[in-house]
Amino acid sequence: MGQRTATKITSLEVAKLAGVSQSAVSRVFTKGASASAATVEKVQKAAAELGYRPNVLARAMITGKSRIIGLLVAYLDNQFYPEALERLSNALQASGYHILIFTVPNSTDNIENVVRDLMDHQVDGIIAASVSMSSGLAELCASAGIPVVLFNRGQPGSGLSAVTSANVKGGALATQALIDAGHTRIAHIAGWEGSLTGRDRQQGFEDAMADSGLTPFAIIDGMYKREIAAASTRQLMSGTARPDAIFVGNDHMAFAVIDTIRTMGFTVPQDVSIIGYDDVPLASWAAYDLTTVRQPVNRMVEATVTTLLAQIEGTPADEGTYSQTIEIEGPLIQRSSSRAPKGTL
Amino acid sequence: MGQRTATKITSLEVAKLAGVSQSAVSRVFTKGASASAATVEKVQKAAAELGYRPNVLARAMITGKSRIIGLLVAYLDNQFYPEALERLSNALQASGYHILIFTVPNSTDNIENVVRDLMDHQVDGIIAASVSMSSGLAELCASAGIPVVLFNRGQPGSGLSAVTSANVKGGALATQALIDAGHTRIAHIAGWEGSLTGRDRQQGFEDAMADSGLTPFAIIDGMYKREIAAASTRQLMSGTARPDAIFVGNDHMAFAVIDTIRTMGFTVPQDVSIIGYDDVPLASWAAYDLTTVRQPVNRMVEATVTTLLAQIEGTPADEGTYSQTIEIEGPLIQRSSSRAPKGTL
DNA sequence: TTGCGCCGTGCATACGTTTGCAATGAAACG
DNA sequence: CGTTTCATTGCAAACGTATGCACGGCGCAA
Repeated sequence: MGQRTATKITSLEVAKLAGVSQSAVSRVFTKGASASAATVEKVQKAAAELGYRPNVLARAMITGKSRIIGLLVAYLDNQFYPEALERLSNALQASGYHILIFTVPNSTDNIENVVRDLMDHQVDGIIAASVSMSSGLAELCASAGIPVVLFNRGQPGSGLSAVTSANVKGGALATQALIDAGHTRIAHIAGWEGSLTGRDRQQGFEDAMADSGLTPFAIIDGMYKREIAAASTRQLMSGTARPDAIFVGNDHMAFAVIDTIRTMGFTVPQDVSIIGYDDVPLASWAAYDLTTVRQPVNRMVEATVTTLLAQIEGTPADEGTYSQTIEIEGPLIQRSSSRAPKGTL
Repeated sequence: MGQRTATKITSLEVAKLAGVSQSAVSRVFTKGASASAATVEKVQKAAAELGYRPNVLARAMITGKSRIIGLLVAYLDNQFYPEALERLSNALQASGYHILIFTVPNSTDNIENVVRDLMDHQVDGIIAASVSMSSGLAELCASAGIPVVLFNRGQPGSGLSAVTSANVKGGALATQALIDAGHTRIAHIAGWEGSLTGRDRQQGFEDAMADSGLTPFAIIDGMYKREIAAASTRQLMSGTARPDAIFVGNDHMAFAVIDTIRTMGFTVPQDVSIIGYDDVPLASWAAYDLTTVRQPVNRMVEATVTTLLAQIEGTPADEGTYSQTIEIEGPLIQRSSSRAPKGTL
C-alpha cells in the first residue's frame, strides 16, 4: 500500500517553506540564473526536505526545449543498431538529452505518421537510423525548425545532415582485398538498392572490379534481409559455375550467407571467401570470424551527436553550414572468412 | 533555408480561423469530449489548413499523464533485449504510449540518479529490463504513484510486478533433456548470482540433478558475461576430468561457450552437449544451432504491457492486485548443439 | 553627501492545453 | 404552449515552470 503522500511537490511549496518567492526557487534550479548564496542554501534545504525536483514537462513548455531526441529506427535485429542505440543513448544522456524511441512499421508511407507523432512530442531533434525520409518529410521538419540527422543512411539532395561511413571506399576496400587474395569470380550480394548506403558499397565494388579489369560474377540485391541473402546464396552456389568469393553488403546478411554455404557442404574460405560490412560484435566470434569493413560506431555516434546538438543549440545564423554529409572511414578487418591477400602468405 | 514560417500553430489560431472558441478546438481534438458535427467540420478544416496538431507537452501537463513509459535497460548486446525492446515499443505505440530510453551505466548506485531522472520526466510507468531496483527505489516510485514492471528479472519482496519466464521449470527442463540424453557429468555455467533469474534457473538445474540422483559436475557463476563464460569453459575443459554436457544460463553466454569449446578442438555435441536459455534469433542460425529453452518474448511483452497499462489506467482500488509475478512457460527447443534424448534415437 | 550602477528579489505574465461551470438554445414531453 | 432535459459552447481557471520588468538596497566614485 505505501504512504498516501502522493501529493506532487511544486516550486511554490518549496518557496513557502524556504520563505522566498516561487521565482527564487526557479532561479536556484535554473542554470545560469542569479541567486544569492543565502537564497540558494535556504531553497536547497527546503527542496531536499520536501523531495522537490523540477517538473521537466513544465520547463519544456515554457522554454520550448524538451531536451528529447526522437530516434526513428526500423529494425533492431541487425546487431549494428542496438549497439549504436546504446551508445547514442549514453552520449545524449551525458549531454542532458534523452531518446524517445519510435519504431517504424514496415510500410514506407506510414512513416509520415510516425514523424508527425514525433513532432507532436516537441522533440528538439530527430535521428533517423536506417530509415529514409521523403523530401516532403524533410521539408516538414525543416519548416518546424527540427534538425534531422540521418544515421548510417545518406540522402543526396534532401538538405539533411547525414553521418555514414565512407561506403564507396569501404566497398572498394573489401573488393580489393578479395582481388589481392587472387579471387577472380567475385559476386556481390548488395544492400538494399533503395538505400544510398547499399548503392555506394556496390559502387565501390564495381569500381574496384573495373580497376582490376574484372567483371562481377553477379550482383544481387539482398535488401539487407537474411532470408533474401540466403536465397541468393543458394542460387549463386547451385550452378556449375560458382563464385569463388562474395562481398556481402553488411554483416547481418553475411552471417546468413556463411550459414547457407556451410549447410550446402562448402567450406569458408576454402571454397568461397566471404567479406561483410559493419564489424558488428558477432563478426569477431569464432563461429563466423568474419572478414569485414569496420564501421566505427563510436566515431559515427560522436559525429551524429555533435552535429545534432550543434544544430539544436547553435545560432540560426549557422543554419547553412549544417546540411552536410559526414563520412567516416573504417579499416578492413581481416579474419578467417576470407583468404588472406597473396602478399601476406 | 526553407520558408520562414516557423511560427507555432496553437489551438487559439485554429479557433480564430474556424470562428469558434479555443475550448471548442480542444474538444474536437480530445477524445471523449462533445462537439457538434458542424463544429467538428469547421475546426478540422481550419486545423488542416494551418497544419495544426495539439502540443502533447501541454496536454501532458494539464492531464498529468505524459503517455510516456520509461525503459531502464543495461545491456543491449544480449540479443534478447533488442528484440524485446522492439516489440515493447511496437506494442506500446499501438496503445498510444512511447518509450523514453534510459541506459544504465554499469555501477549499481547511480541507477538511483537515472530513476530520479525518469521521474522528472513525469513518465506514466517504468519498465526495468535486466535491472534490479533497490527497495528504496521501489518505494520511491510507489510513493510517486508510478507503476513499475520488472521485465525478465524478478525481485521477491519488492512489491513490484514482474514478468519472467518459468525459470525454475525451464532450468529443470534443460537439465532433464541432458540427463535423458544419457549425460552424467553435467556442469552449469549459471547466470549472475545476484539475479533471481539466474538463481532460479540454477535451482531448476539442481532440482533435476537431484531427482535423478546425479551430482553437478560443477556450478560456476558466469555473470551473464561472454568473457566470464568463455574463461569458465576453458577452465572446465582443461582438466583431465571434463564435463560431457553444460547447461548455460543464457544463450548469450552459450555462444561464447560453444566458440571456446570449438577453439579448444572439441566438437559440439560429440564431446560436449550444450543447452542455452532464451532462444534468441541467433540460436537458430546454422553456425550454432543451439538447443535452448525458449522465452516467449511476444507473450512476455504482452503480459508486461497489459499489466503496466492496467496499473496506469486502472482505478486505485485495484491497487492491491498488481504486485504479482507473472511467469510464462516456454518449451525446450531441441537443436543440434546437444545430443538428442535416448528415446528418440 | 549625492548620484550612478548593479545585484538580488518579487510580482505578474506567459507557455498551450484541458475541463468545471454556467449559459444558451433546441428538442422532447405533458 | 409551458416545462424539463440535454447537448453544445464559451469563459476562465488551472497545470508548474521560466522570465521580463520594476524596485529596493548596497557599494563605489565624485
